[in-house]
Amino acid sequence: MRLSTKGRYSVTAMMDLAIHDKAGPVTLADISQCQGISLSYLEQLFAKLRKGGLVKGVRGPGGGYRLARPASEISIGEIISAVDESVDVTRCGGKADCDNGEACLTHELWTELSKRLYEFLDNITLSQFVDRPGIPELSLQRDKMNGRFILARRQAEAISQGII
Amino acid sequence: MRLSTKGRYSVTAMMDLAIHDKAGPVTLADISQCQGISLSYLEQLFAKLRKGGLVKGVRGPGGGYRLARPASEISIGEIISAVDESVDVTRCGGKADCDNGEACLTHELWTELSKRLYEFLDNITLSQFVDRPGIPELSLQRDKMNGRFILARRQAEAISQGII
DNA sequence: CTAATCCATACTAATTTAGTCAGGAATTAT
DNA sequence: ATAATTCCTGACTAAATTAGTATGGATTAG
Repeated sequence: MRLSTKGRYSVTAMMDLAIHDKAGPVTLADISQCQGISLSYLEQLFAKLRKGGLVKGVRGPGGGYRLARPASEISIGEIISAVDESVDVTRCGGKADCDNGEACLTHELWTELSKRLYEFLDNITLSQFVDRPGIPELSLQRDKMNGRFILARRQAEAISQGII
Repeated sequence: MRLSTKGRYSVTAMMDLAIHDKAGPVTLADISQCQGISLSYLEQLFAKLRKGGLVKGVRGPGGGYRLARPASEISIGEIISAVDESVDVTRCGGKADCDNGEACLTHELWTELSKRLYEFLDNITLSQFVDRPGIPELSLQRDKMNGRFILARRQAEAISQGII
């Protein structure tokens, strides 16, 4: 178990996708601007999320990223595993005889803690955060022009540019 | 919430202390050898653990480190907080207006997840890992020479050097 | 006194994180 | 068909963190 900024960026980005899922794909440019991360770095993270089967890309204008599955079927643990690839915990390489027979006792204990942590995170889904009162109203607004739902942030942009 | 190798080293080292607590102080040299971490790096980690009030050092020959409190009163969450000092999660510095009013919605959601994680880790104590069948027998052995408990690893060393 | 051990600080090397750049591929809108 | 938008890929660079080295001092048991 490991949890770095990489995991945090990914989880928050996935929350973003989940919140706006009904409104269509979210562009990385939007996430980049909203969260203050560079576009290219996000692309690297999303490459991993895509390989992990958590998101799917939609190319072309109006494209972006969407969740590959319903938010209720994506756990936080999965997201973190996808980007924060785990490393060898035991320095002895699993030989289990690293200290005169006392072995990697503490390594084993850590592995157990790690397992518990993953169990915990695997039981928390994206939908638990997103399907709360207040969230959808905040982030979705109906576009008066064409009757479709659009991203609130896009609408704000459009307004500031005098389009709407 | 952040969880790096620093946290893992510290937690496993603390488990080590907890296991051998009845046998007296554990030297960093022992932990260094057992876990394959450099002594100086351990010293840096233990400086933070000491400042965090989790361990106390015993100087001089026969010295080492002991838990500052009973293992049942030290949580994993505390240990990780002590060494993995948390960073600013929100890039906007808490201004909460980072994206045209949509705000740091996802940042807030992350903070909530982080809180849940800490709650989880704060409810896991060192003693839950150490006070299990098999552990004490493994790690403590009575010294035949002087009737005191000593570290198993020290005894093994002594045997290999022909002292016992 | 002497050896063991903690304690502190400064410095360096390795690794990871984050960002930049440059271009290509797919798709929609005109 | 062309242009614009967006995903997608890979190589490279800069900054931060992790891990280790080195040196010396403080404390205390024997």
